[in-house]
Amino acid sequence: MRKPASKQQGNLPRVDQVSDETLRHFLGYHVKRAYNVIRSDLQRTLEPFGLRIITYSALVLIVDNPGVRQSQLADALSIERPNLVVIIDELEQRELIVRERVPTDRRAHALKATLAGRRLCEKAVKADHAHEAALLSGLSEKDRALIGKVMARIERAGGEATT
Amino acid sequence: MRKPASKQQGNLPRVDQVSDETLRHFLGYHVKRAYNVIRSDLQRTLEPFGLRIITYSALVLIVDNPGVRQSQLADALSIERPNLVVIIDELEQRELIVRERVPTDRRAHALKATLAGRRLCEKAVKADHAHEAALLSGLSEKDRALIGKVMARIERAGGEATT
DNA sequence: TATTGTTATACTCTATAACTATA
DNA sequence: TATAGTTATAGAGTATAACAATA
Repeated sequence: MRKPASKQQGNLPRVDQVSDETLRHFLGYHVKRAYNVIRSDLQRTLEPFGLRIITYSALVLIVDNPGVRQSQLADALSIERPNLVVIIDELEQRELIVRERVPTDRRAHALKATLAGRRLCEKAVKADHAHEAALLSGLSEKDRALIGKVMARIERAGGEATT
Repeated sequence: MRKPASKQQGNLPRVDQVSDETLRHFLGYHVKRAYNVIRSDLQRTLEPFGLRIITYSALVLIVDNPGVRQSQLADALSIERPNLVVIIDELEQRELIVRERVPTDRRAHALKATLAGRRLCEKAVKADHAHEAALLSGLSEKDRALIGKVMARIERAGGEATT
């Protein structure tokens, strides 16, 4: 599939294939590319459920933590509180979750999944699992275990400004 | 550092610590978090050089591929051609690269790094390398070598829409 | 007619300041 | 005064359409 080699011309040789030689030596390069693949695959996987990655993640956390407040959820998702509002709006309008007033602190909203929300969540989690299994199908058990270990290691080693 | 346990109240138990139990089972969750750490660390690393990750990546590719055209570079960086223009503008204004006319195809620009560009690139690559070494300091040589292989495997296993 | 670089534009994500209602 | 949720807004990053010059 390579193009035919071009003639050299003065000091402006034509580039037929861009080499990423230097960048390929960096882990960040590969992790970014791998994450892009995982992300776009997951987006496709969640599309039939009408979920984006961020709404999916929020829904999972609400299902697992009934009564969680928005500020706690924003922290857990590593997003700013203002940006969570529209995500919660979206889930609430689809009647997957409800905002309940907390009697002991009327400033706060306690988030809870509806039955429909829990059902959709369960299906989406299963689809997510299947999609990941497909991505990892070529890897040995040992290699799969290694990924988790390395990712956790990088996370701990990193600085604070994570976002 | 845990908050004191709260009293249960009806069907609205207060959540003291948000559990990411379900999400933690997914590779995507960890890869995303690891990539966020790598990215923000790299941003800090490149800041003293006045480079962003995207301008850094572009500069490295131009240094490694003298004479590369903008459309090729956009492909290699997985960005759209219009978005590359401002990046090239930035590097050119700082006199790290030049746009040269290609005599055989007067539509195209051949990109070449200046001496200053090559020197800055070399320093930035060294800093990048040091920053990664720090992130991976807790890992064995064997594990480090494996990780590139595993990431590449995920990349190949994924669908097409990568961006 | 097709392609290179460019402009304009729009849409998503993310980040910050400031408001309201409560505490 | 401080905090939870909200609004408005601004900045990145990313995507598409359309144009001029050239092939």
